[in-house]
Amino acid sequence: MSTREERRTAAREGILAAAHRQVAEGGCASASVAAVAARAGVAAGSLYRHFPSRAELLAEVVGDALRGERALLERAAEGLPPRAALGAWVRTATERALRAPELAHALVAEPAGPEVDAVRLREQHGREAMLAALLAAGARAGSWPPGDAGAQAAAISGALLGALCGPAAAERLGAAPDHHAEAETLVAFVLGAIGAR
Amino acid sequence: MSTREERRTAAREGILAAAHRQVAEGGCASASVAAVAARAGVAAGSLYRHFPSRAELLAEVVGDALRGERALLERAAEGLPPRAALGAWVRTATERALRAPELAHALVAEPAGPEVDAVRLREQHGREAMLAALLAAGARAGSWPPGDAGAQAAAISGALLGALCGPAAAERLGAAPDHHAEAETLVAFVLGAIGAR
DNA sequence: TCCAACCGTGAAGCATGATTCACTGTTCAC
DNA sequence: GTGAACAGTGAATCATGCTTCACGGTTGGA
Repeated sequence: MSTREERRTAAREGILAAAHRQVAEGGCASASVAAVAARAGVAAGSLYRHFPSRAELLAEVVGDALRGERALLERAAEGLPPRAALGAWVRTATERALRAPELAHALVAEPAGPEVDAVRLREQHGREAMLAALLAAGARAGSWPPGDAGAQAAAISGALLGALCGPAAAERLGAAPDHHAEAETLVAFVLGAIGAR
Repeated sequence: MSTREERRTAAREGILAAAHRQVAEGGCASASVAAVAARAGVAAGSLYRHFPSRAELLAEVVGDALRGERALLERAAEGLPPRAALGAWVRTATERALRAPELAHALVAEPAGPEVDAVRLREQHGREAMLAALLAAGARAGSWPPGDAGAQAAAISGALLGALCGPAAAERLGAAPDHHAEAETLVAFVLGAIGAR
């Protein structure tokens, strides 16, 4: 038998999971209170026992997912020499985004209110800082010429966002279902852009 | 005295101009029928004498603006040798976007319904084709190594979109109000990415 | 001058979707 | 065993914003 606290937590997690699935399939816009509640198998009103508003629920979903992605990227680059680390970083990010394009778009680009925006901004800073550290380390090691790591990180981050999560990403994916080739193209693009030859 | 036809056209243009201003300042989302009508100095219902729906009005506003931007880019690169042409293209796109970030975001990224999406897709193809032609010409002239011009154009276009129109663009603009430096950074980034040294 | 078409109006209608709330059944500390 | 707190319900309420429409003033050809 579970305690009241455990059941409460389980219900909350169930709603979070349902909201995550809904966002992954149809974007933030599709994650109406009614849709999420139906998916979680509860009534609309019940959401408000666990979250103060739809906006807070969405922000928690997006934040959890972005933190997960960041951890994945950290693990992918961990322990590798600079060039390989940067390659792994770009490759992982690309393949993750191509594998779940709707989710990628929902997580970083789709407008979803100020609460979600705040979470995104924080995570984006985290991602860019990770990338800037990677770039600085490579420059110190002589893997590529030194440069403004912060600006480069912003440009690379922007490039990946644009290429993977922009409005045309879904279309490009349909036309070129070869995720691996797309990833290698972007790796080469990024290495070229920072002068690694 | 103006004819009935002239007055009708003038009213239509007035509404289009008002909608454009509203989108430029507050994005597509802010361009409600009521807001646009108020700006144009007419009643809400009057919009429907000139446009079948809000979606069609928005699509026309976005289409006109994107066509204008494309013409500007064409003129900026016209007649220059490949490297300078590519530089001018990127520089112009960057400075235009930084000068009006809200408008840039609204024109290419902000969700605004299927009618607007269709217009965007058409224009985006036009932009990428222009860029691909530029890249192919430069490769033929030996300004940089040959490559898949289409894929490179998509990556560059994506990079600019991400760097300039993404969710963080407004913030970056605030932090670094030096449009010129930002533009040169992106020009160098792009030239490096295609291997022009 | 006259009238039929036209244009503009803005309040009402309608659709969508978030949020609230009175009510019910369940649980747990005593 | 009992009752107070709790969790769930779903219909009603509220907010927003697009679209329609019946009305009245204006225009321009006959």
